[in-house]
Amino acid sequence: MRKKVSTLKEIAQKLDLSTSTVSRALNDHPDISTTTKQKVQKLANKLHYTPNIFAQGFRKNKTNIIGVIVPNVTHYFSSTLIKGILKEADIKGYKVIITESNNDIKKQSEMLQTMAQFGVDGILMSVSKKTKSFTDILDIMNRIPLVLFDKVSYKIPCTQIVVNEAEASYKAIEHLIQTGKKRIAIIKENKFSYNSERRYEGYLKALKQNNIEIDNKIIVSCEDLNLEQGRRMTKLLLSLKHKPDAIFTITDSAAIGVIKTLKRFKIKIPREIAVVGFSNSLYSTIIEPKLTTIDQPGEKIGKTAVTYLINEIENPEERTTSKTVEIATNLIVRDSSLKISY
Amino acid sequence: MRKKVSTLKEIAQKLDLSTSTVSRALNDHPDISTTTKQKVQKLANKLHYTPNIFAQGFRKNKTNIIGVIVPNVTHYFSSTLIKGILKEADIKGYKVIITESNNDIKKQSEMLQTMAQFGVDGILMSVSKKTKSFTDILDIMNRIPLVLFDKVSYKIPCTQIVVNEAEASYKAIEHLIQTGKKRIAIIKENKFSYNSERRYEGYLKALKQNNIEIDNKIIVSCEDLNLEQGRRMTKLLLSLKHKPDAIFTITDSAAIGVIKTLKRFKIKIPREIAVVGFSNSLYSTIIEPKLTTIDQPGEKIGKTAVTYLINEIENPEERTTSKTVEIATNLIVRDSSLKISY
DNA sequence: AACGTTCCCGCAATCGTTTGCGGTAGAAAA
DNA sequence: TTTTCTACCGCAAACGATTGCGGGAACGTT
Repeated sequence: MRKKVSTLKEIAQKLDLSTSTVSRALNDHPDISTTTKQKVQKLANKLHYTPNIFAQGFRKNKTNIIGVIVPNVTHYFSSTLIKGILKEADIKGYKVIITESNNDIKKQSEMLQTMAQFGVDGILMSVSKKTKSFTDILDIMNRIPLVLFDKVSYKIPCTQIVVNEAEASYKAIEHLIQTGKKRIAIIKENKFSYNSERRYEGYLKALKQNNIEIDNKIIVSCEDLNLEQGRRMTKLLLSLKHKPDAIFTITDSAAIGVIKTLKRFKIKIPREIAVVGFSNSLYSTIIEPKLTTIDQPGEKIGKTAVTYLINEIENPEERTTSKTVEIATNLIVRDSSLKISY
Repeated sequence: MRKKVSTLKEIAQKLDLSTSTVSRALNDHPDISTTTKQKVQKLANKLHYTPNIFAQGFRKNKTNIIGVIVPNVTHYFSSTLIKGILKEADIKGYKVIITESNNDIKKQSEMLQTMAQFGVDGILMSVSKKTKSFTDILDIMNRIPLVLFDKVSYKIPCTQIVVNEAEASYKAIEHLIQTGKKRIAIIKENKFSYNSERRYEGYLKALKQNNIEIDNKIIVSCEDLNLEQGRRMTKLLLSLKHKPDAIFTITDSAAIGVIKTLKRFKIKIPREIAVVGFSNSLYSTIIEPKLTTIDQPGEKIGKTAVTYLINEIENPEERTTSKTVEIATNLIVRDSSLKISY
């Protein structure tokens, strides 16, 4: 069994001190003399003493656990976020409990509940894009520090860590325009997806600033974009009389579908139609031609989110001011779009 | 703050009962009358009572947390394992704490320590292939139930959940032979990698059973196989006078490197050289030609591991018998290998 | 010598829950 | 009526660490 661990009492007895003294000695309390501290430290090391985390948490009402809720751990981007979270949390001495919401709002609010009930010190969440009611989230927020990342919502007044989506897609479209493309299609999700909408914003802005007409025929949307949907949307775009000369998808996996379909129809990439994705996923260098896409620094986002969350946990006065932190992205030009020629 | 939660004492006071009675009522203890139980239940629901997990854990020395240690969460296969773990743990009422070892044995043993000190009820681990000393693992094992999965070691006497690696690669090689290939190369890792060795076993067995000569020139190894190494190894194999007509890699990502290199050298896949990978990673359908590979059901492995672990946690007598559970794999034939012609 | 300080340290309560043991009321048996 | 037996329930200790408070010893100050 687990009863091999030593307790404060044991140390106290062996040293003929009280448990309080031992506790204070270990916590470097000023009331304790240096000699006593040293003696206690020494014996504690020898006995491999480690404080019982439950007694501690129980007493201090602190668990040093942060809860993380993501839609799906198998998405590459999610996993890079998690990597960053784990790394930073480890450094700061926190443990991480991870759960999946699977984009199911019922599950999501359930997870929120159990996390709270479990007593995590703070919650890091990527909100499901289907979330329509925020009451439960707001409720939790009153009790536990919450930081949103990646998929956020302006309806929740807490600190949010995001990439500058609009700017990122603005850069992507700018790039396409600079390479001479004039009829740029976008494949996006419907308006309930926060990220999709912001990326769409950037698209619109870039076109407007370059005096390019916005044509709704080459703006296609669907729910839950994926490779298959990418394929379908591409066929739709190819059936147009006036075809696009570039396709921007708000997702890498959709972009893969686009490329595969274009290749099947023997359309030259990027000369006839250029393709740009979003995410810099693992696929992007596997597919041929290699995909031009936007790199979202997942690890950095995760790390930043943890930093802000722990800050709010440890400094409750910080909790009132909710900020939005934007992480910069990079456009990575590969073979699916033209190079700029001077 | 968090002080909104109600306690046993509160309920007891409002109902003019003792906390013990309330506790027993909530735990469905036979000593308590049905009417009392109902009253308690009702009020508990009304007050949104949830037991303080720390007081509980403190008292019962049980946390309902299982610790998971994997080398790298961003590997697709790892993330599917995690998905399975999360799902099953959630069903069984356990929380999951995840950490990465990054294939660093120091980190790994550190993680093991903090998990133990943290008081997890059990540990699920995929051991780093560099692990040479097992003393710390064995030490932990005496205190906490441990189940190994994916990357295991026969030097640790605990239950292990693996795919039948040897059989899987045997199937792969058999398939290649049946499609007429006679000179089959293998790209593997060095002998410190448990998985690699077992896959190599299957390779050897298949060749022997089909009376095919084993040629060490087309058996190439390296440490930490990846896409780049796949490329390098392929060039090495192509430089041979007597080239292989099929390449089996023990990793999908290496297989991608192989395919990319073969394409660069204008070698027809699968006619001149067929390629088979291992893992059924996400890449396998992105690359062209699509990769023939072995599907490892990650979610199922994760789920199974959790099941066995919780069984050992809740039934200490089970802990003595250590079993090896093998999960079946499937060969998925795609375009990088020939179809069998009858 | 009497008093005030400072430095260390111990006592005991506390956190919320569980559980062994003992106790009481009421019913049933004598 | 007395005794025995259930069926229910409460008392209090326990888990391990933390902390307010109080106190003794040693020293310095008048």
